[in-house]
Amino acid sequence: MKPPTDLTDAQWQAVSHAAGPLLVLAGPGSGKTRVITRRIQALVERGVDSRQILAITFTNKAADEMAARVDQLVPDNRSWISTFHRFCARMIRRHAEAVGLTPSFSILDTSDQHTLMRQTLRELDIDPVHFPPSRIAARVSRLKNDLLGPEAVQQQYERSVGDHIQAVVAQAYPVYQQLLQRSNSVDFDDLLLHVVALWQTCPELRSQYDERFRHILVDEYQDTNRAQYEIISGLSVDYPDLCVTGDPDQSIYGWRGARIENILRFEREFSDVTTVRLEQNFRSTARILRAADQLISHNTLRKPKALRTDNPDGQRVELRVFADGQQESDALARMIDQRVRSGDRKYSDFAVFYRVNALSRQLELALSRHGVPYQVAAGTAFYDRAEVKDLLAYLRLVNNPADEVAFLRIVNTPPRGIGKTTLGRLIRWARSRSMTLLDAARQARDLSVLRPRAVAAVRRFTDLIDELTPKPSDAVGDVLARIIDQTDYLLGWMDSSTEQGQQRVGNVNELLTAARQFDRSEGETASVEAFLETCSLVSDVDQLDSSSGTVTLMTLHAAKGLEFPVVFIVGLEHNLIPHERSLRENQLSELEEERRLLFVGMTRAQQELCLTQSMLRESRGRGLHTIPSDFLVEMTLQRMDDFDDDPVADLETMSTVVEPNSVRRSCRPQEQAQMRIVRGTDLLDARLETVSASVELPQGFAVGSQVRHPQYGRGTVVSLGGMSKRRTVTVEFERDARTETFVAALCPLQPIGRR
DNA sequence: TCTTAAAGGGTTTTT
DNA sequence: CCCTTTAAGA
Repeated sequence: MKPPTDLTDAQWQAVSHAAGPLLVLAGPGSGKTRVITRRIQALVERGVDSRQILAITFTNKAADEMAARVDQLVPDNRSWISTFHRFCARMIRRHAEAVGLTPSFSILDTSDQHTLMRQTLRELDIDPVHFPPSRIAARVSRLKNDLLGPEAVQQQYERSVGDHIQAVVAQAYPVYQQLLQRSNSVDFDDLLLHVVALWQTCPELRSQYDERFRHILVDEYQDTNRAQYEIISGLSVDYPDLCVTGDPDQSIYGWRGARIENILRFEREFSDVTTVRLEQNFRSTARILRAADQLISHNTLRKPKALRTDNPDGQRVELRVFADGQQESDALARMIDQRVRSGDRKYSDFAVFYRVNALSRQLELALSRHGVPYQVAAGTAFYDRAEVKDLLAYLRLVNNPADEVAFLRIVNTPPRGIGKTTLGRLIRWARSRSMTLLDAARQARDLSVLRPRAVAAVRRFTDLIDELTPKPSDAVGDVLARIIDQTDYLLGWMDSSTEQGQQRVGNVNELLTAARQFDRSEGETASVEAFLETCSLVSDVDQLDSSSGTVTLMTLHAAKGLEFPVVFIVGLEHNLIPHERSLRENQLSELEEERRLLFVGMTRAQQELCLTQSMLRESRGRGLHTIPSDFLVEMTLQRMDDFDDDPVADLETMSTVVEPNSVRRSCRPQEQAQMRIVRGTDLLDARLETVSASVELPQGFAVGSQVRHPQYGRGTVVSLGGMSKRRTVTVEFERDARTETFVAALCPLQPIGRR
């Protein structure tokens, strides 16, 4: 058969591949999603029952979009298109007893996890100040991603000499799991782990689903972790018609346990693998693609890959340098505003990416100032709001009476006179009889230690919960409305005219709307359980509305899989991109993940790409002089210095093309010399020097010389970089053996050991 | 027990 | 700088 005209040969090869493991190595913008959807169509046209097809994506948004496309291509489509986590949630719901849960189990989000870990530490009498629950929880999560259970961790700990944190982790992990199990709850990691366990403990179940899902397609395979690998390979033993697509150069989740090896080893793990490479890019201009390609070529731990396109050259990729973050955001907002006003672009053409969420605030302010509408894929999402969490906790508790996190959250919210003491007694009593907190509360009368007033308060609470417990036929929206009503949840805010109060009322109503909408869209299958599942598994990106007609702001991570006509990436500075944490351990792999992250961001751009750097970056209230990102000299960029409120700098501003340097990084000074051709830099240095009240600087730093820093103490200069006034010094400090890099002329380093 | 105030501490990325 | 957590007072 010949490929249809709208598919390339390579795409067609992947689409029409008959059976057996298929690896699609797809560069950015190479039509990967199209291949997956068309492959599903091709399978069905070949006579496959669509119910035998399972497609797994990374985000709900991707899943929904894919499902919509497949629905158009395949009449009466019954294929299962879902995210890993949602798929697993459904799986566990069905086989809950096999993993020690009931079907109404709760799914804890990150903050619930922290709460439960805090509870765990409390029970173990571990000081949460020295051992922050969030940090312990993160470590536990990491272990789970690597499929290490509590027993394995304890054994491992006994064998090796660990640090204090490790000791606490080893101790807390099993207890945390017990608390989860007792609460009939799972965290995000458990969703995956329980399914892995299911495959192991119930082989007949595994083979049953292996047969049921004959054809499996996995998107973004480079970001799967070990648990996800186990789940997928467990479904591909007897029927290994497994198609994975991904791009090792876009692997950006190593920090949370993703195993890039999964995709690199695919050809070895399965026999008779067909590999298809999609290397033609249909998304970006040639210049954007070339810059991205130049950048990623600097990764050493990589299979080389050709990226090509027939697209026109387009405009140069720009680097704009600003004096500070304020001017940076202001200039972006102004540029966007002007382009839209001139009819050149519409708001939704623009996206702004940043490395850390903290950078969004300033951008948001600037955009509002210029009247530019925007949406943020934000960390402080709707579902993190206190009032939303409260109400969802009520839903959770009436749905799953064992849910301790939910119980503890709302037992005294709104305040009803159940304080710390009462609660402590109640908990101890419940523990001694191994009953749920709610059951214990119901029997509070029998608690002789409780004061009569406390008994009455507890009684009021349990009566309330009993009253709120829904019948299966109840609509979710009605259940929620009843909760809001019966708890007098809005009482304190309804008439308050404070902005905060109004906002809360607004959020509550929004949640109610979401529930009613859920009832409508799900029809018969709508249940409190399903609604809660939907709520806990939404991600930040899922909430973006591509038809909103606004500028979109998000982190580089969230940008994966998306595309925009015009992309800005802000903050190309040392310690930001690459992030300081990737530089700490001096691990090449982490640095390279940062490079991939920038690569992902750049390749989202269709027509225009602009990177920005700010000479001054304020964080935690303090402004710090920045060092340009090392990545900047790895690509061809059009540099424009942009200091708009400074007439002198404006006069001097000129653009110069900065050529990348193919020479290895040992030749830093040379690279920096080329950067220096750029005009205005020295001028800027002069400016910054007057701004900063820095001391006259001893210029005699040499590798090996001893220095003192007011904050970090004594240290040794380990390397030098940069030129002239932007010379940088890297110092390894005695304390913690930490390493920091400073701009020599602007840092408070003092040489010691010489008079 | 609840409200309010102060201090301290922490910041990557997310299903 | 912002948020959370904890401490003191009503």
